[in-house]
Amino acid sequence: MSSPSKRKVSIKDVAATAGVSLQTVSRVVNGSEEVASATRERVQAAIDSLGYRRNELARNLIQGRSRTLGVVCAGQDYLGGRQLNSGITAEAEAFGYALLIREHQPDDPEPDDRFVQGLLDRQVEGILWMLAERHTAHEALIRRITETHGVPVVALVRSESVGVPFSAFDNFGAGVMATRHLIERGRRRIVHIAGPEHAWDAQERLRGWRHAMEEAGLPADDSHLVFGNWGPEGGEAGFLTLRERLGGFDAVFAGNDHTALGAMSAAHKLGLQIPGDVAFIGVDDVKGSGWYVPPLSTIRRNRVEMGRQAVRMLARLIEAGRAGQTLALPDYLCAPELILRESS
Amino acid sequence: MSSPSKRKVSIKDVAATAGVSLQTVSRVVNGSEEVASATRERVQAAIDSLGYRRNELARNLIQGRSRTLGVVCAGQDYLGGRQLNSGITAEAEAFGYALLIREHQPDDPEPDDRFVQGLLDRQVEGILWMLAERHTAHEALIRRITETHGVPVVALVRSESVGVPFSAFDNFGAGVMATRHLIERGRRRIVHIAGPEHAWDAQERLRGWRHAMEEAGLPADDSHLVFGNWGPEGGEAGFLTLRERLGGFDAVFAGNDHTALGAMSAAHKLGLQIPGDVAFIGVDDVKGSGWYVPPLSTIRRNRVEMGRQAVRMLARLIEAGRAGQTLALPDYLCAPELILRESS
DNA sequence: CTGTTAGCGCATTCAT
DNA sequence: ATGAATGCGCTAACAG
Repeated sequence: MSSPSKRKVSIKDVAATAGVSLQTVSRVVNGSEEVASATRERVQAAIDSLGYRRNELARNLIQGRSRTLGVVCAGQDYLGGRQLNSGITAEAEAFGYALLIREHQPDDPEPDDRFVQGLLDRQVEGILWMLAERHTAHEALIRRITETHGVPVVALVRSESVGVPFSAFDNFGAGVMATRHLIERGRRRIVHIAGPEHAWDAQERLRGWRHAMEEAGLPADDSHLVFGNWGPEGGEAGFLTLRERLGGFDAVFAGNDHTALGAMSAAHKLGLQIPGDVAFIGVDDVKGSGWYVPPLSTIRRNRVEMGRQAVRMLARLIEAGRAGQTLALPDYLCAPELILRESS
Repeated sequence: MSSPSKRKVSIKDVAATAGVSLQTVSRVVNGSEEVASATRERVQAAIDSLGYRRNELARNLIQGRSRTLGVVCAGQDYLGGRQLNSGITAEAEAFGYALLIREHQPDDPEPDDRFVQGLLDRQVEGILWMLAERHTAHEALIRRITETHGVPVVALVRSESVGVPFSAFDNFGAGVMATRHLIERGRRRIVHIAGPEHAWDAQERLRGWRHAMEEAGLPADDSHLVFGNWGPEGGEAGFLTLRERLGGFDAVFAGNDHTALGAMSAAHKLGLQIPGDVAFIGVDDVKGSGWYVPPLSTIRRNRVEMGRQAVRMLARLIEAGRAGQTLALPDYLCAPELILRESS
């Protein structure tokens, strides 16, 4: 093995071996034009031979900016929860921002100030908020982050009441789209197995279902509705509950694909034909949903684009903040896309 | 709205309002015992009223440590790829480390020095390597990170040749376990639809299959094997290829659950009974696999524990490096767990 | 074009 | 038990 911990080479070392001042090295490193090409080459040679790399920490400190974004996300198994979508990482990369992650585990206490303190202490310039719970504690926390600490926040969940701009999926539109699709297919008794009651996106999809049903003059009262947990268990239980409650129905709009999967499983066990007796549609276009039995119709969202937009918005807010301005940013609403398969 | 960007309060402000020196404030903040309780309270009062929080960036700079770990992971849709598992975040949190993420997108060029430079420039103290490709470029890069830059690396994929300790799933053991299970169930013609050929874990699972087959005196030549892509498409295509090639077989060991899903779909279309005509087993225990048709037997790995172990190992290596020692760390191999369901 | 002076916010000597 | 001086690695503002 070679020497384990060789001292880091600093700008000072480069300056010494190149025989110039620190400042000149700094200029070369930052690509300033105001340096003679002769010295530039000399400095560059020293940099290369010493293997110098500038210490971003020091640079961040003096410039008063960390070039870092905080990401607050759920640590659960929900798709779109724990998963960092590549749009965020790619766009952050492009803006020169690093990403600091803070996960909220399901069994953690509700997020309070201490929860984001670690991000704030590391001087993140902005925060991407990916938690979908409808909890007033969240709203208060977000407000404190933006107002007390002056750190901009962009939400990846639609939640007007929080008062920060968002880049989110049009969950309401998705609910409408899914339900209208079933109606167009001639279905009339369409039930909804929603996500958890306290989740923003679940509520929005539910609203969409109700809207589409009512505009078609079909029943969408609470008897046609049951809440699940985003998982197959909830879908299975919900399906059985609804059967017992209503006797029968001819279509299921499931809050997401996993819920639909569980519900379809229940239908199979009851000997029902899909889509003959009951049609199904989900939301997410989860990996594998095209190979369920039968392949599941679903609503897709462009996560990459949502992520990109969120980072762009945050970057603009940070920029404005540095300039001392307050910016009213338009939200970005990601359009749902219908994926037709055999289940409906 | 309140004032958008109030100047950050520093240790200096606290010292002024409390009427003490910077040093004393520093002591209070760091919980040193050597401070009179009277002054401590005065300082604490100033801290509270001003809302002071220490700037971790400055602290990191002077201490020469960033309290940050780099995470290099795949930006793909593979389960276990993009997903940061909560074991990592939880344990990092416990050690006081922040996580800096660097994703490798499938269409990115092979990782070179520039790929990890961003992490290194931000002075990460260690790197968690989650890329599973068997590429010599990776090995060379990892070696340069540890040797040239003196930054320890722990892999989350078993890959002895790289020469860094790992905390990984026992993919070989999983292959053996899955295959033996099928054999015990009386299956004899057991084919394997593997992951991509260049993936470490795919190769290990394949080896496990071959080992179990040969120890039972069953055929495990290349005609019983086909490579997939970790997705249902690969499973479907692989199943059809094997049918055409062999005529028939009575069990499929799929490289992962999604592959199994695609293969089961192909079997359904051919009118085969599962598990009557063909049994199936996968690996991953993906969300939903318990509701596939039929529910899929699979091998589970404890991701949380793997993550915890990896961070612990890295922390120890960092500690040793600071003390100038070289540490030979035992690897951690996560034991596979058989999940029995109806497909086998 | 280049060097000097200063300081980001904090912790680590050493004094007292 | 407290304070003063020093410096981490770098850049901003000014000189020359």
